[in-house]
Amino acid sequence: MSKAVTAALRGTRAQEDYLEQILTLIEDKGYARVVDIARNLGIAQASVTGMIQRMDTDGLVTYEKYRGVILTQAGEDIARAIVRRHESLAEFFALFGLDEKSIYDDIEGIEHHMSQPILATIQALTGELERQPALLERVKKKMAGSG
Amino acid sequence: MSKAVTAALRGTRAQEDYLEQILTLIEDKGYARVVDIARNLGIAQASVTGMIQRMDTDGLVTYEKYRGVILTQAGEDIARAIVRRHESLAEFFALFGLDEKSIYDDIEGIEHHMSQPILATIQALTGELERQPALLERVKKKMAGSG
DNA sequence: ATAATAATATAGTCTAGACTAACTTTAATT
DNA sequence: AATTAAAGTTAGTCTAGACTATATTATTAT
Repeated sequence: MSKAVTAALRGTRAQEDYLEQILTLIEDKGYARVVDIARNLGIAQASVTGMIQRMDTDGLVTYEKYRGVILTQAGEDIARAIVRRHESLAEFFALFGLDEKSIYDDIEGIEHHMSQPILATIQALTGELERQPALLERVKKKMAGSG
Repeated sequence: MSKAVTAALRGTRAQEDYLEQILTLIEDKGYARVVDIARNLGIAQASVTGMIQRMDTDGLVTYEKYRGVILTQAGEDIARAIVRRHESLAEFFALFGLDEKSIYDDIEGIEHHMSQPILATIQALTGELERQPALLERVKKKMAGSG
């Protein structure tokens, strides 16, 4: 019996974007600064400060003035779920030779709307298709015609 | 040379939901009333009136007080693009035996974030997988384990 | 240690998009 | 035709989430 890891926790769309970004920064550099979050999300620093304060209130991050942000367990759970969805999608669409540079942008937004059944389908299908190079080639050919 | 039918027109997320709903109502019953839009989207009538007025200003619908709403060409283009995306997704995930009743809800939201490459991939892949019953069966089995 | 710079925070404003309550218009019933 | 019910509108409020301008704190360089 696997534990119920998939808590049904969800932030707002915007909060999920922040959480995803914060987790990425922490894993990459060890900490998440307001200035980096702002740059990566393309919004103003002051907006980030405001949002972080709201997310602290909501129990998604722990925030201390001038001392940076860390994720609460709840926040980290959501962040990991989002990252997992984004990565699953990227891995899936990479099968079809989509431009590596643009895949991430093309997917952007979908990860916030992936139900568990959809995620499970994508993951299972990815595993199968990896063993079907001929099929993948045919799909790529078709796509060339509709691009 | 095919004409550039895929205009890059986009409304906001909320506007796309309204447009999708209005088009569906018009095709189903011949007209779109505020009360039906409100019920189907689960929001208050007054909110619908307000949004429709904004969408008239934005050139997405034509609105006359007390006389209902019709789509402009721009609005219809967006609506059809959204419906097409939603249907393509539904058709795709139906391949894997997901519960017909819940597919539509599971997909909800994704259609607003589907870039052209993603759409083309899904459509091409759907065509191929229809001819791969054995592969589809294997995917279904895998999913049973992760659901 | 102080001055300059970078990072962060606060205050106040704006827009989208929802709400409720109250009013008006249209449609249906008698 | 008058009344009632249903549909639609208006007015005013609220929240999320962005913005700019200004202030404060931390950090770096001298």
